[in-house]
Amino acid sequence: MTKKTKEAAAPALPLNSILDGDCIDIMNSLPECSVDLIFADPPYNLQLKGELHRPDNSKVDAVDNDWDQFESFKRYDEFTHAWMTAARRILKPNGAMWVIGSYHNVFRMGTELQNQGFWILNDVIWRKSNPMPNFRGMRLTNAHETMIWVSKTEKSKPTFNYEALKALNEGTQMRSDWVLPICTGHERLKNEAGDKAHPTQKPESLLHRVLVGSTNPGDVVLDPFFGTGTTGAVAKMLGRDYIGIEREAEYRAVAKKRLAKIRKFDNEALEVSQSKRAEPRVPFGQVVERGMLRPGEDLWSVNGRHKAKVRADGTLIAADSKGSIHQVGAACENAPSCNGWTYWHYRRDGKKVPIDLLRQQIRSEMRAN
Amino acid sequence: MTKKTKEAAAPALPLNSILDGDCIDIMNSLPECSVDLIFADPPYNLQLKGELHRPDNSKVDAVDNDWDQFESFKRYDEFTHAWMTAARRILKPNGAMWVIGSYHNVFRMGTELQNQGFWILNDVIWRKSNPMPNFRGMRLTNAHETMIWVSKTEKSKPTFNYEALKALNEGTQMRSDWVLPICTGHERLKNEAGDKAHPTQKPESLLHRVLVGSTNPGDVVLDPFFGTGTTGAVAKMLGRDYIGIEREAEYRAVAKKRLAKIRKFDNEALEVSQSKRAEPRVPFGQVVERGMLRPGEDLWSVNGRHKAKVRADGTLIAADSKGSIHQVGAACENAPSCNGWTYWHYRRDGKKVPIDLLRQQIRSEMRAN
DNA sequence: CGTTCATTTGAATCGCCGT
DNA sequence: TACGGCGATTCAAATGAAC
Repeated sequence: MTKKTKEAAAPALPLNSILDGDCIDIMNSLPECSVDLIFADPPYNLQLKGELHRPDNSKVDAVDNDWDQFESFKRYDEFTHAWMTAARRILKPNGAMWVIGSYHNVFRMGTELQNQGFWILNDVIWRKSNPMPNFRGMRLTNAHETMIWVSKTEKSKPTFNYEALKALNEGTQMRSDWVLPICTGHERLKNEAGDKAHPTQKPESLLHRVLVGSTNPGDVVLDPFFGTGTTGAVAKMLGRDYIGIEREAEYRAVAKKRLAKIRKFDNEALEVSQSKRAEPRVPFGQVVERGMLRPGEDLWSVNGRHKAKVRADGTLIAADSKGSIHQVGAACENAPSCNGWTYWHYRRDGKKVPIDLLRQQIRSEMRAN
Repeated sequence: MTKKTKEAAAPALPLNSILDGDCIDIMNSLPECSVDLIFADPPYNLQLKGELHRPDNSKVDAVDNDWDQFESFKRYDEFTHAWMTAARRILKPNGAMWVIGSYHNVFRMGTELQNQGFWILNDVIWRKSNPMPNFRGMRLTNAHETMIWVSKTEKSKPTFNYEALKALNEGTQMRSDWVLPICTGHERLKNEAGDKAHPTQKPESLLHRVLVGSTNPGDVVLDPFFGTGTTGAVAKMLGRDYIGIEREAEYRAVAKKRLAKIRKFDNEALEVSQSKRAEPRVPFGQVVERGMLRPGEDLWSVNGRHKAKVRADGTLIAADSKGSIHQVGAACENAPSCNGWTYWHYRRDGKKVPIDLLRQQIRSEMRAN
């Protein structure tokens, strides 16, 4: 199905399919450490109150319902604990998870995430541009939902496409509050009666931002509460593999039909802006070795206040310091650190040119090979 | 001090004063069911490691106070349980409480509130208009804090001044996300050395909205983590009675001095929360996220001479350049700058349409609220 | 006195790699 | 695993000096 080779002899994942059943059982049947990202939109209205029994079958005091509350929360916490435990097992060591909820359940989810050792990366507010108003005027308009983005452990190195999200935000750093419209119009799936197919269908724009920001093409994205398959739809468009789990046949049918129509964007469109951190490292010594700068040549600081001389081994010597381009730059500025590549300049034709230009030349030569 | 007659023979409350000591002990010494509103801004339990420097090498003045240090989540939960229990006892049956926090602590607070039988009315997002950025580009900008607004019980009938908040919001229903600036400038209190008197002083505009919305004149407002007394200052301006509890002598001194200067019904203070409405900036990435243009789709320049392809992160790729709609437009025209919104066009029904039309659609959706 | 520009600052879980 | 070197990384708002 995919051309990717799986590590070791792990059982093959059921990629790009919708699995029928309880998500806890299904996740427990999948190989551990095999999934890159989980997006989870669990139910919060479990309607557990009808099933409640006190151990001694005594009647619940109608005046003080605290006990009732507690029992209901306890059931919900058990459910949350169970599915998060199953989810955590199948996540790769550097895997990450997003959960979404409202004030009814999100605090309990956040607490359980922390208790299990997930590491919170950000909480993100989906600020709805067109929320349902509060008709009775009894409360504030509930105009947002909360997402919690976690990595499997504190030590994990989850995918974060910083530059791509920055580009999505027209050049400024993406914030933790996202203004996006709710799912309406053509995007909102209808059943045969013409009613909405699912009560809480999420907009594709929300998943687009999540997946562009925290996955790469070819990653495996699992959604344990698949519903009508928004996660799968956006994953497919973006060239990620998806696994959906959904126990309601009606939702599975809608999702299957939806996904069959989705086409992947072409590869060029899927490339996103890369961080400089992904570029190969170039030692400054190479600049000297290649004769782009000559030993003995002077470099000037970006502000023009400091001067240093290039030595044959690729180190610099200034009035009060010697060492790497970074060390001497930091010493000149009396700063804790310094990027020597952008700090130091050389002169050509009377102009000051950053030495970073030379590094870019070397890198483009490296790419040509 | 006040003309209100207290019910029954309850001991008099220490109104409009700052109490010295641990808030749990002090609250336990106050009469039960005597306070209308509690605003609580407890330590967030930030878990900061080393120092952090900005790209310009200046050092970030972080919250490193002893009062924010906890050994473990367990210890923090014990602390939270204790102060919330004490707070609940002194609340009137129809009383309410606001707590504020970040992702470090807010989930644990929300869980404890629910466990104790508090009833969540709304969670409210304070969207900071000028947050501190993420300097290392490792995460999303942490641009918000979360407040949880609860009543003492599910049966409580807490004060909610719907019309007043609607008026504050230019005539439309107040939403659960509040855009307000952080506390800076003259409002930010300084100590004698000229440094900030408290690391986490809240803006008066935030408390103004809280107190206008959920208290009436003459109500008793208690703040167990008083700090430099923003809650007391706004309560006094608005004609509410305050009780502050603060165990740090330095903060008490600053608050006392501050409160002495406050006058009730200061019109200038009432204007604080009025926000000016500017044309919102719309990143081109939102057009892509919302599916108004699809990754891979072609755009044409206004003169028809250049073509570019849309990528998933909202950047364009043309024959010789890639980047934002503005950058690629400028490159195509070999111009220093270019307004991509009017330069680039897409095709619909054989006609060329400027992408600015899509931006106008998004803006009109945003205005609709 | 108004405009412009440089400087400062804010609740922050803020790196990766090789030795 | 602790340490040190490389080298990547910031936005909005307010202040205050300069013009």
